[in-house]
Amino acid sequence: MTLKTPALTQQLLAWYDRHARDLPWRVPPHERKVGVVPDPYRVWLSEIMLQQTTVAAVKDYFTAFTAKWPKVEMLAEADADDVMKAWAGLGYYSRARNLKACAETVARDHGGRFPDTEEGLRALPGIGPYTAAAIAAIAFDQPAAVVDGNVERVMSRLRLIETPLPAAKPEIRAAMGELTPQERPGDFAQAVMDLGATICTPKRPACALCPWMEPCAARAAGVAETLPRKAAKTAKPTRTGAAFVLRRAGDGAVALRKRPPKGLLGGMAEVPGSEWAVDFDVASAVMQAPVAANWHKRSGSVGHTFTHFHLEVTVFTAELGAGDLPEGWWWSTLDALEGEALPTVMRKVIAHGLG
DNA sequence: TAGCCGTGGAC
DNA sequence: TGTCCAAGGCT
Repeated sequence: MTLKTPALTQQLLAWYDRHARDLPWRVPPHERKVGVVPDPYRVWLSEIMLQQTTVAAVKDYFTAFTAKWPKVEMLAEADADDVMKAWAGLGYYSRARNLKACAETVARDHGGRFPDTEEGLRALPGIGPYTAAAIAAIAFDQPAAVVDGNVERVMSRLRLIETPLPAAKPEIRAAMGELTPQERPGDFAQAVMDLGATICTPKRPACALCPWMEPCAARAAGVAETLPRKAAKTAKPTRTGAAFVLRRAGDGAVALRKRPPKGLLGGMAEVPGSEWAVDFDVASAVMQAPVAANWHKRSGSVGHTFTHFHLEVTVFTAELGAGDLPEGWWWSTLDALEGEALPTVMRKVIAHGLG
């Protein structure tokens, strides 16, 4: 049997036909209607990059990745360190490790083709409930209920769901499922996300421009901007630590090492440093210097905020005239630094040390 | 299940 | 300046 497409769904698809955002990874609705199908590899890559990350931040990375690795087999065969270097600055670095692992699995176990079902996609590393549904709907026309932060906001307003997140998730998923059509499920999912990104925004939603203004229960009740409700967040503690910018006499190259493969900034490059702790003693920081040298403390400090704590780093600098670096460390010339797998906090630290 | 896991832009 | 938060996943 064929389910009747709800009128609400048709209204939003009509809006999407006129107002879809033009994005590098998207096949626009007018092209899909004449038979153009999206490349599942590009859909997957964009969805991984877009996890908790803004469209503006993703665009250049997506362009660089698809230029360097146009097919999933090429990414599967790429050097893991090259992938981390290309991802540097985008954040959530476990995504890059899982990206590589997923590409290898698809190439080795699936003949280079992504699974076309939610269940099959969900089994791959880095693909959770949202991403599996998004790829299934957008790349394979499966009527999956795609639920991301935009959808949570739009549905909680449209249906006046006042249960706080995350307890409201099942209710929201059901609401999205009831509206998701058999035809154009991928366009519908992207339509709801575009609506959330451009009209049904977290603050000051542009209800007057919304194709769902009339049926929106939250707007009728005058509470649209207060939804979705969320549980209170815990405060971020401040950790402190020391970092050591060791420079090679002559050319000024900087000593780098690699962080452990998992955890915070896992697998990325760093300058040597102390632990980051709430009770860190800056006065004795130089005692933890990685090598004996004439260390100088730079004035001020480097501040950086992670997901769950603030960081204040005191930077020390020294010059090394002779002697080998510890095992696994390397010198990076000033020209080479830009291409290293350095997370943003480390680029700040190095800039402070060089300044 | 709630904590861990980055970054930059908007306000 | 501080807070929020953006196409979440993993453990």
